[in-house]
Amino acid sequence: MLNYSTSEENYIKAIFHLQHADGTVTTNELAGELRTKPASVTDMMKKLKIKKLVHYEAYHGFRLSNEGKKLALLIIRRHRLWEFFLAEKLRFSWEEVHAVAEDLEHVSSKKLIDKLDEFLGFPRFDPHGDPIPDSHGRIEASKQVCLQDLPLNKTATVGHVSDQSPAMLELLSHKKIGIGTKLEVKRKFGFDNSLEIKIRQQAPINISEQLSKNIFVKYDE
Amino acid sequence: MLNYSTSEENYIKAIFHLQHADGTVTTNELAGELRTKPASVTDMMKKLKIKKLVHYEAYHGFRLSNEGKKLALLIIRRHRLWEFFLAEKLRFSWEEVHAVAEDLEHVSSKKLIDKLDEFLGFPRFDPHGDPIPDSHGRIEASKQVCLQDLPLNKTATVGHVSDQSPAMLELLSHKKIGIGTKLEVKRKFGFDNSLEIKIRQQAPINISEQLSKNIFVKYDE
DNA sequence: AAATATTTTTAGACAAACCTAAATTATTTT
DNA sequence: AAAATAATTTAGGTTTGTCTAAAAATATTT
Ligand SMILES: [Mn+2]
Ligand SMILES: [Mn+2]
Ligand SMILES: [Mn+2]
Ligand SMILES: [Mn+2]
Repeated sequence: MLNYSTSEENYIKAIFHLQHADGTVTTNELAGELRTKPASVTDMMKKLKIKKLVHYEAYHGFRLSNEGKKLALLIIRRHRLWEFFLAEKLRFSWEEVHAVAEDLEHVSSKKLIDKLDEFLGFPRFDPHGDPIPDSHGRIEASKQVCLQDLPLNKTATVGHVSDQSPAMLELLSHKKIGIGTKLEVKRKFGFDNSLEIKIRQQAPINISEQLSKNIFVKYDE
Repeated sequence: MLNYSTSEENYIKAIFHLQHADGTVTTNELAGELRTKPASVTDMMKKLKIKKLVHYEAYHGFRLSNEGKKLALLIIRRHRLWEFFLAEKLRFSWEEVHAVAEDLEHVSSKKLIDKLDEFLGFPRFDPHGDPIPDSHGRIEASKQVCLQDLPLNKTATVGHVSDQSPAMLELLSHKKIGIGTKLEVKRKFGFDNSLEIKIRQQAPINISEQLSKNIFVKYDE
């Protein structure tokens, strides 16, 4: 695996995370994620296409190539191992680890990361509960959780719906919820166990207990 | 302390190390050390002067300001703490630690470094025997080692002679060895524990066991 | 004290990564 | 199917850090 710049790595990682929701990622989505401007994203996509890390056709979004996916998993491996190190060994708190790992993840020595992994005892989840890819880039499916059990204000992605009847699917499509939809539970009403959820920038909507029990989500990064 | 780029930090650190030899550092020296070109050094010195990290007058060399010295010691602190971590915790070998620390030293979180220091038990020397500055930038004189114990081909500077009798000093001056002499041990003969040493560009000379046991040197960076 | 050699700086260029503003393409509304 | 809107790309510019080649300053010889 060749060496990539910090910027290239941040783009690749961001595409990987966004891809989990949609299939292909758009210029504006990525610009938003990276707090950069759409024009900068276009510039970078041209470069990453030449380097064969993404598939990209002008005006039609992009997705990672196999090579790109491998790189993304490597960067995520580094990031999460450092997060584990910071929390476990240096006693950083839960919320502090991310910012520092954002820098450490770009130190690219393969040996460093593999030895760190060993030193830490081959941990399988980072301090946020996200799975850590192994040295071959293999990653466990992150635990799916029923929407009823998702903590408030934690963004998650719909990964599975257990009831797939037409009635259920009709309701889901009416509420614009599907596999890959990113959402957040804002409130939980004890009276009927209904949830107020927020999808992207849209206004909050309500979900009944029956519906929420059939929706399974996985935590986002 | 503000944040500086990786490049700026590498320049500052290199000036600090070169300064130990001469008082002021020249454009060509620094370009050689950093494997860059003299024109690039001039460009950077103008910038570092504006940022008040160096004193610099065109055509007359440069040296670190107090602010620059503080920054250099901070970078060296990071570098050596990471070297210690790599050797001690990740079981990297002696020679491998430097290259990786060269990258890790630029991750600038103050908390990261202070917590790392604590985790490592506040080590005072890195794996090469060089002293580690404390969190206030204070640094001990570097560890002195008997010439007999100096590894082969490691440049070092004579720092102390334990026997100071006239006979000893006569022999030393004949061999042109004094405090500050830079040398390297090229061979060690098991038969009589005599050493073949090299001083600068001169032809190698021989030193008896008795003499070498009274010469103490400190490693060069 | 000139002449010569060496060192250093300047001038001008380039790649990476970003930006703003304008042009283009795609999507949605009417 | 136009028109209006939104998304995306292009054009052109900036900053950082590098380079080569030429000019200027300093140091060394003669
Ligand atoms: Mn990052
Ligand atoms: Mn995490
Ligand atoms: Mn470095
Ligand atoms: Mn060292």
